[in-house]
Amino acid sequence: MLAEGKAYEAWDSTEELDALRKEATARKEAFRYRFRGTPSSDDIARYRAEGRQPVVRFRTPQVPITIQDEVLGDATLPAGEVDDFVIRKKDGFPTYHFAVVVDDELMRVTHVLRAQEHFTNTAKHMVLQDALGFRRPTYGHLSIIKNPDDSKMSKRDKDKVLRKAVKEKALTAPPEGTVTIEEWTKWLGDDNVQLDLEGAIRLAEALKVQLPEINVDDFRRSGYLPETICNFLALNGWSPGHDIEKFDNEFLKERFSLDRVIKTPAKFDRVKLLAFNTDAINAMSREDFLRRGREHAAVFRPEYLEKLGSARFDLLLHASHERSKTLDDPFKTNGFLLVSDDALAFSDDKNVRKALGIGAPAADGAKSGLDHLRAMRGVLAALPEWTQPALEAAANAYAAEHAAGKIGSVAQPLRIAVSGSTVSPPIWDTLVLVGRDATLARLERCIAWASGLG
RNA sequence: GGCCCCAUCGUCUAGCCUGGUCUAGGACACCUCCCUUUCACGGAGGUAACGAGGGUUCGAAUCCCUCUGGGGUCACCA
Repeated sequence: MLAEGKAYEAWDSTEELDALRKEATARKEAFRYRFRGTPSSDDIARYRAEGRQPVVRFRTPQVPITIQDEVLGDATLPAGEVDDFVIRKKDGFPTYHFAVVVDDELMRVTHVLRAQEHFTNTAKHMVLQDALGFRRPTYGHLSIIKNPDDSKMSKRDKDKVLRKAVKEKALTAPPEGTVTIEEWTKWLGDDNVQLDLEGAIRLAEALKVQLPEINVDDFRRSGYLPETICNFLALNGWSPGHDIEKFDNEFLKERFSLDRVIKTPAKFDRVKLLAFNTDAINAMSREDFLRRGREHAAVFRPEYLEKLGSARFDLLLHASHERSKTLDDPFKTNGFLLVSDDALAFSDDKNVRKALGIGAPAADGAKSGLDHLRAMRGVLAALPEWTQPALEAAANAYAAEHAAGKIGSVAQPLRIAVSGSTVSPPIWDTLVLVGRDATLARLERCIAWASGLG
């Protein structure tokens, strides 16, 4: 291109370029580099002596350039809008613009779908393709995806959340066992520095903050189904029309077309994603849920497989299926299964107090939840077998006699005793999951704990 | 600031090209009620949008203009 006069060497120093830019700004114009004449051989010799290296700039034709785009439609840039940009840097390396055009040609690339921020770059790539006699791929510029607060969704968002938490808690040193002092200092000193994933996760746990899922793997870790992610992502910026919004990859493959891609940036709605994931999980067969729950746990929750053993692990999955919104929910919400009986913490909140009858005396003659708990010790200990039907039958019989048939007033205190809170899978499944010995041990501890409450 | 692009419920969007069938449809969220041994699910209903102003037309969310608002880009970064 140099030989053909399509490009030329330019010797301008950084200082000279800065000065030119400043001048343009002062005149309220955008700076556009133009051919500034060929230096004399004396000048070149002097530059060489100074140790200056030239860049190679492309001599951009001074004509209007029409960018053809399958998404945004054609757009014409006025002549002179694209300047004589650098295609080879001082160090001899090609710039991105030059490299990508050559690469696309060599790779026989047919479609270039990229973010909208590349739109004006495309003009540069097109004039280069013309100059080099290359084919032109089909271009499509997709809108960016934004956060609900209108900021651009980016992998930096994780660090943003952590920095905010650190600042709020006014921490001066990294919490024990999260990141090293060196990492910590470097990270806090420069907003462009990102923590590695493992460190970020440890720090998030220590700070008790939720990291936003950004990378595909983050969503997988959180228990989102790959097919749901594809479905949902496709819907941010595209739609098949006819009010269809649930579809699989096969459908996407057949129906996707660039002319239905939306031009406006979409906000990423995690709540709707969760709803989609919930629907997909509810639609799964018990067998599929079991299989995929096992796969998920093998990678992200191995401790549950180890602690529960396969039979009880499968029961946990079955018992959690219909209330799960993600593949991770059976584990995320049932941590009480992992802790030792001695370490189980009882939650002292309104619902717990109400269920146990703490602070509010029961109506005349009625027993409190705590009373039921005391009575259930004997009932449960005497059970010949520890199965859901046996447990339910025993509890029903007890409730009929002592709780006016209201099974809930017996079940709820039991739930608190074994899980520490008012939320768990169905109670009889939960008791089987916890096991007889642990249930009885937890019952004792809960009674002791609740008896001490005012 | 120059240039380019965009604009429908809180959010994702259908409709716009080929004006009337749009008193603008769906989904998520939200509100109300129902179901329920927790949580969740589920069921029934409801609130909610064409950014503003001018045209063109018998008729405009749909076509044109202006304004306003938003985004992108102006590197020897990719």
